[in-house]
Amino acid sequence: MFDTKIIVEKLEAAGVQPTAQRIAIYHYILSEADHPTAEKIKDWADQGFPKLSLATIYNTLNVLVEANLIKEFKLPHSAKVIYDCNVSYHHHFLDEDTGQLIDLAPDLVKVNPKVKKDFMVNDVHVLLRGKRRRAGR
Amino acid sequence: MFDTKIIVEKLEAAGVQPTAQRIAIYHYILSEADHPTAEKIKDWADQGFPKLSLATIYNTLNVLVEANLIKEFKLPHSAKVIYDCNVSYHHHFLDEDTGQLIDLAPDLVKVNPKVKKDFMVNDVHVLLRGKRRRAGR
DNA sequence: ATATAATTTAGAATTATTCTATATATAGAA
DNA sequence: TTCTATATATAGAATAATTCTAAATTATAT
Repeated sequence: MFDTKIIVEKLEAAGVQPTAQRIAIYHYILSEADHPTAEKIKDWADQGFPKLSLATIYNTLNVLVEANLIKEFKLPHSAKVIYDCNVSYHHHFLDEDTGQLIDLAPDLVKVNPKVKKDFMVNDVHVLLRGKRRRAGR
Repeated sequence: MFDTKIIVEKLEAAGVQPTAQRIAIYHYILSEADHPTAEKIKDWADQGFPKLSLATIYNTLNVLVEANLIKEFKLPHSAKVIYDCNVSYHHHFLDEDTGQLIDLAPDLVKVNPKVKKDFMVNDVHVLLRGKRRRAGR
């Protein structure tokens, strides 16, 4: 889906030196991974990208966050930081059956304008939890 | 505001044995503390309730959460768990200037019913971040 | 009173992440 | 190129928040 050239361009456009490790990690986050943790990235690296150290994974994730190429956040159910390649404004649904995190469009949630009189709101994040409706349930 | 008798009744009604440590901690959370962390409770204990161990603080907090007397959650900006004596459904505003967390009434946020067709939503939590409007700013 | 169960405690263990110091790779100048 | 400066990668130590363990204390029910 993304070839290396595109990844390199995105990194460079964001002012990040495109090293082999960064290209591999960012490519993984953009194409394969779904809201990964550092641990999940380490597991993947241990398969296809040997000798990529855990320290480098953390360094790279922090570099990508600084460069606004990914976002990081924590959820109430876990101690781990979660990374998201979707850097635009959106919300999340946590599937309690699978632990999967699903992006929700920003307009699915409305913040009452009353709040805005008392507070200058810079960011809104909504976390829904529940179960997914599926056929045959 | 809350005398010991009330605290004991609340603990017992929730099926929690009202030990001296639990009474002290729950009383602190209900009356003085504002969205405290375990660390903040430890600091308070070191003043007025000596020889209350950190392990007991964590044990007690977990017992109170299990008993639905308090709620716990994590926020994106900190690794620490935050405890809330307000167990009814509500949202939060994080004051980026002071780090203070302010409760928001549940009706300040509306979840679009479209979401509910695809998902069975059990819980909604909204975190706003920003600055408080104040006179003279 | 005594036995049983629950709670408290200090300190060790755990988990996720960051830090430190060294090694390696890269970029730009000569 | 080759040299030099700077950036990046790495292993392992350090840190921070929390949980676990095993022993000591306290409470409850016989």
